[in-house]
Amino acid sequence: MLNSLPNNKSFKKKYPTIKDVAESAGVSIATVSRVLNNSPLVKEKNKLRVLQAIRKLGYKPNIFAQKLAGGKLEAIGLIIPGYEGIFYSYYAQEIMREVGLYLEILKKDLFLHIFWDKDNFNSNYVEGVVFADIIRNETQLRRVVQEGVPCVVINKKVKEPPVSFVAIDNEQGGFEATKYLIELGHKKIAHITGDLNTQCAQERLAGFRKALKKANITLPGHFIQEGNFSRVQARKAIDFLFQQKLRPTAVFCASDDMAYEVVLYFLEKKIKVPEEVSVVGFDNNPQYLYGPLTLTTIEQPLGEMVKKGLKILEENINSKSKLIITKVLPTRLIVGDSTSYPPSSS
Amino acid sequence: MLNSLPNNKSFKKKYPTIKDVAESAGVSIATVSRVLNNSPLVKEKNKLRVLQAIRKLGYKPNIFAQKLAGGKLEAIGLIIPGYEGIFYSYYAQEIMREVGLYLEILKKDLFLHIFWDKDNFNSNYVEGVVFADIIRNETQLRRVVQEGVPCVVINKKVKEPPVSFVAIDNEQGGFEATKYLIELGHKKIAHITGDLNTQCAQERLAGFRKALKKANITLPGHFIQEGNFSRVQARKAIDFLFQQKLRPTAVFCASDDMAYEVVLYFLEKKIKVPEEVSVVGFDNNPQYLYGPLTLTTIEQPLGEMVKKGLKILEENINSKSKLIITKVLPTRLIVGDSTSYPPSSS
DNA sequence: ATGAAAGCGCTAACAA
DNA sequence: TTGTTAGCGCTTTCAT
Repeated sequence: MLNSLPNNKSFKKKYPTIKDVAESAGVSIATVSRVLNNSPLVKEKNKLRVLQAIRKLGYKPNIFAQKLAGGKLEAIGLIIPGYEGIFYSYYAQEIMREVGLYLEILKKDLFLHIFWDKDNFNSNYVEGVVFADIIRNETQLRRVVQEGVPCVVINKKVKEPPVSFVAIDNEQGGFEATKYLIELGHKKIAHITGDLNTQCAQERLAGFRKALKKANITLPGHFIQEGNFSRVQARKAIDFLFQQKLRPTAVFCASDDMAYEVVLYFLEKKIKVPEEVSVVGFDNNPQYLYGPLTLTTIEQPLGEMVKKGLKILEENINSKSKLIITKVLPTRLIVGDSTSYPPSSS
Repeated sequence: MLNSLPNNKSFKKKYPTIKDVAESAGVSIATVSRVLNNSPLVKEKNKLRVLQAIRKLGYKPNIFAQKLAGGKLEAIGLIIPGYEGIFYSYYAQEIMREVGLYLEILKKDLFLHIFWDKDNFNSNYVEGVVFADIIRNETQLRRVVQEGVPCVVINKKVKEPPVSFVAIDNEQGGFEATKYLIELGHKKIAHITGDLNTQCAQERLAGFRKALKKANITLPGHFIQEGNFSRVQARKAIDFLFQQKLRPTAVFCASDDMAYEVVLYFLEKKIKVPEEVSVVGFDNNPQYLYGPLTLTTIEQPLGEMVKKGLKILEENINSKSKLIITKVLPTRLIVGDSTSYPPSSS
């Protein structure tokens, strides 16, 4: 990334332009430009003179003029929902961090658009756009796609408009988690869902149901509690659940945050985990990998998702192809201390 | 003849330009430019036609042309450390969100630069820069200041180079927290610090010491444990602390995250909070405002800090003044359920 | 190997 | 009020 000096009005001092360099070196601006762009056509002697003039004048190319004249952009846009439940989640933080990290390697700049409701993202700044999930901004996605800006969606399987995406097999994750509990012998399994506006929460719920159905287990309706990924909601849900007559012996939560809150609840109520009740989360959030009790959870490869997504975007940008690539990454069960057989009395 | 096809341009995505808008609206490009820049000189009727044409064509101004022609940018840069302990913290998340929210109001775009170690932020894209703290990137700050780009530092009192900042009186916060514990009657007070590379952690520690000194309390060295704002470290610290013979009756932690972890630790060890030991945090993190036990903590006005910082930046940009403004915001003690008198046996 | 010159899309005099 | 036009600094033909 070349650095140049700002062309602000506030900036009084006059900075040398390519013309000054040309004059000083006794060549034309075209030759200077060639030197700047590493053209092999410049005679070694002239090249040296130009380089000397550049150093002498402290010349820095004006990046805006470069871009205007056809140079490439070096920035990627990341559009992420600003809604509290999502923005503060481990998922969102990890996505931002990974994108930032990877772009650092690619030597590109990151243009972050935190999305509330207005569709005012200016795609002129960027060569390509990464959408972190699509929630209440289908219009925005459609517009960017329609503008012909290369883009890729992360964490959502999008059918319309046609667009590349990299997502995670959340249904499989939900299925595996539930299946594991069933195999341990649990028959009374509750589920605290994520925000059902999100596709991943819906899919995790679907996986939960599928596993139960396959095992021919029917559950009372209140065993499915709607959460929103947040701990507050998880606490409400688990509290309600354990005030009913019929209590589950296992709880599958759609996020580790919620699972952890549930574990805390049990700790407070002196309900033993996993002896009396098993808990499974989702995320493999590193925050819960230590301490006296590690969560049984579902690992979802967020970093890989970001890297794959950016790779697709890169190819799209470089080849100028409009090829649509979609990937669904598998999840993996991680067994921790929060699950075991159901109490024998059950 | 295929060989002579213009290479790049023919494949380049073609955006509508100001010229297309002008034609479509039946006015000159100057009039379109005036509309774009909110000039009051345009007749209402023409303004509407232009706006309509813009919408119809999906026109977005080319920022590079704008900038080259001496126009205004509508974006600011946010530079934030990518180091895990800091990036994932409530502090960093809140800063990002608040900046995003406020810029949405100002109708500006956000360039996010997640900082690891290399100094490659390109200030050309932005009108101004917000630094979220300065940790291992003094060089970067110095460069941006020297380039004459308006900037403001958040959450750190910077002496060199001369630059505007808005920070928080962390020493006062640490002092208040400790003083409160002392007033409750505690004499054996431990402190788990934040990452001592950060100024705020240093200041909170200084405040802690000051309060003790003022009350003529001397403590064993191991009562100050170095943490790094993370829960992992907090657990290690509190575990070590409570394996010693001499135990504190109160613990002041440099963040709510750490304080919460400490509370959990006590919960697990069946040590009653606040009956047997009091805990004070720092942040007033909304995550810990519910549940069976609310934390006593120090509120730091992060949102206000961001707003004030951006306001200073705005003024700097608009007035083109180089005035340096510094602000230190006060903290406030929030009393929750995690503190009370020390046990009488003490 | 080099230079002249035509844009790139926009802003802001200056004219009308 | 509006339009015309001269740059902004650079890249890239095209001619030499």
